[in-house]
Amino acid sequence: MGDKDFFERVWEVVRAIPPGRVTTYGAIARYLGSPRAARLVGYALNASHSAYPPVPAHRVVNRLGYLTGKFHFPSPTTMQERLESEGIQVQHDRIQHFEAHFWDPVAHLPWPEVFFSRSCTEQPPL
DNA sequence: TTTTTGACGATTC
DNA sequence: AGAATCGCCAAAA
Repeated sequence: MGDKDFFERVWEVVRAIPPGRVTTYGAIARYLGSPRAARLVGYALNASHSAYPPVPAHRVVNRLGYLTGKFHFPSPTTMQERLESEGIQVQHDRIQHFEAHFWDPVAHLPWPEVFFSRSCTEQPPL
């Protein structure tokens, strides 16, 4: 599976977050099999600005629901605006009803080896 | 090759 | 309970 580096895999997971839902740095790290690499997830998102397809980085917050990455967007209010446009309420840099909006890649995504494999049709079985 | 760097999270004080 | 400290680890310098 691994012709993609850690950063690109983070981006893939973030792209899979449904609009109106959010997840955390730590949850993504756990899904990727590196439960201690939460900081790296943030570092990866920092490098996602020019990535294509676009990475909806505003849907990633810290484990308490705070918008800790807001200063890395075009404007400090961009992150909140994007979340609110998806129906998520934010007050004082914190997501309201965080539990209700939380989306856990571990629970909703297929096993990483499957998720990161290319389409079955062009993936010759080893 | 070694050092620096964080958009975290847990642990400790 | 809130603040400070510590470990983490891939990427870039």
